[in-house]
Amino acid sequence: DTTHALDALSQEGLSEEPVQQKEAAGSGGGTGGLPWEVVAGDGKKKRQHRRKKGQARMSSFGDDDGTDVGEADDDEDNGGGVADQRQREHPFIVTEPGEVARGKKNGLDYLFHLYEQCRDFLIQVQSIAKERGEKCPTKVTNQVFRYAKKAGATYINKPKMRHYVHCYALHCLDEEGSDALRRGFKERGENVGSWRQACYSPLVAIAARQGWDIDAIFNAHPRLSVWYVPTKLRQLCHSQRSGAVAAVAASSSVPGGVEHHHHLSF
Amino acid sequence: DTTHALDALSQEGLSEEPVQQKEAAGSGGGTGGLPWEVVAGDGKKKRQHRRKKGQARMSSFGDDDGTDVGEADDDEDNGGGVADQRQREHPFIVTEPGEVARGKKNGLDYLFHLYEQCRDFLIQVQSIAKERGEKCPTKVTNQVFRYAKKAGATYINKPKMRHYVHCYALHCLDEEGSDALRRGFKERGENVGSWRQACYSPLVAIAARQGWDIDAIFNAHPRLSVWYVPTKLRQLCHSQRSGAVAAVAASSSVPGGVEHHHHLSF
DNA sequence: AGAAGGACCAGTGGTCCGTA
DNA sequence: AGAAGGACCAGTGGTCCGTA
Repeated sequence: DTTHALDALSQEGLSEEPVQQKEAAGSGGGTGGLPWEVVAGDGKKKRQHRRKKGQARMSSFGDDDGTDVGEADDDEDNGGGVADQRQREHPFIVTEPGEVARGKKNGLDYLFHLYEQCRDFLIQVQSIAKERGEKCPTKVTNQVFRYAKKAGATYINKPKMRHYVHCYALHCLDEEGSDALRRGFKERGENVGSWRQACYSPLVAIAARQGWDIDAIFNAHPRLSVWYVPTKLRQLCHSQRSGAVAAVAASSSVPGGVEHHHHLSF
Repeated sequence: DTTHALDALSQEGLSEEPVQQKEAAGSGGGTGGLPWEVVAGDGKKKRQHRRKKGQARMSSFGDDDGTDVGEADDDEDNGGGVADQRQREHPFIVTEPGEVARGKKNGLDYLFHLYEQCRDFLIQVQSIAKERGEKCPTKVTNQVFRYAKKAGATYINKPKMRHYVHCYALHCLDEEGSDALRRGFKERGENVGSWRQACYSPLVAIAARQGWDIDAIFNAHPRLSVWYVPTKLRQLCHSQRSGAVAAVAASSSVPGGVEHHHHLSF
């Protein structure tokens, strides 16, 4: 009756209840339900089931099978011609609070909703672990991402969630400030990347006010505590505290690092 | 100035202050200082520096160099004839509280002292991590074992520490019970393995009294909280709670497991 | 035989970089 | 160009099993 601890959650009532947090979130939305949940059945909601054919048709072996059919182009639900390649999520754009992204885009309320979904998946993983007497994760781990995928939330993945954690942190810790930032960046027509960069600075300011302990700040917040503090945010807090702003600011992991930094105006 | 997070603690004032918790512990000993610390300079203390020659002489390349010299046999401090093979620690025997093991043996006070040393090493690793703004471990991790080794505590290693964690847990949570168990097993001339096995049952009883949450029990205790709950202890608590004693009791990881079990008399 | 610990291994946190 | 995410990689937790 004791199984491998890490297969823990494999088939656990997943198949039939894919996402099910039908209205679990209930945070920022102006509408009663959240837009991407309301439209169930008419497209948007089933984004993750669209596929595109390609080289990966399993055992077809040979590109002469002329699977260049369709691409069925771009309408949201293409029922027939089931191809195999998973479609990527639409890119995010900067939206104001309550605004639904139009066209092939996703908005930031939807982004933040994904964080809440992940937390809900974690809670499920935890309760399964507890009832099995296995070790119980306190954070959104690989195991949770795997669980989410099996539960049908194929649009959730680790690199994406880690990429925007600090943006979600700002949303949690200072919703007003976060909202204002969104409006500003939308107005100026900035892209998601620069909005994302801009989220660091107000967080560092918050940390400064609270003794620089960014881990404590994350852990003190119930929705945020399930996320690992992003490396770069930790580094920014550290170098700010040390007063050594200029040198390392906004570099990732190694001085002179990778990501473009806009202003070090904090 | 930002280095790899995981090399975190490499050369950090290690070379010159090898172990330094000269009398940090101060728990059970009847004597003023702990025996293995008092004898500094006359043998016992330098156990970890004894070596035995063998195949591994680095670049000698070829066994014709006749390094069968000495073995210098068995006196504690062999100064000359530096050979390369590290000597193993003496095996543990069941000792009563305060009793020093005689001959080529180590006693249980010494075992428990190692757990306290590890915790001290963790605390050092944590303070280095904090001052560098890196993530800060809350448990005795690989990183801590590596640090301990570099600090000269070569007699500390992960498999050994993990093996006896639950014994240390009993010592922390019910010192009187632990002491009584030690006396009983010593009296009956039991070996360390059976004493170790016998430590599970009283722990499960403690867990039972406290709602079966073994993680909470570990975390509530300051010295114990830095140790991971051993898999088998977790499983025992779980199966006890489920009332399914007989089936899985004292098996490790997989039903019908590896370790011999003596009595399931809890 | 009983025991200490080097060394392995599956799954982790972290994120790069080939892809669309 | 900007962005999403498959897939890789170094170091982890866990402990087996060749060794003494």
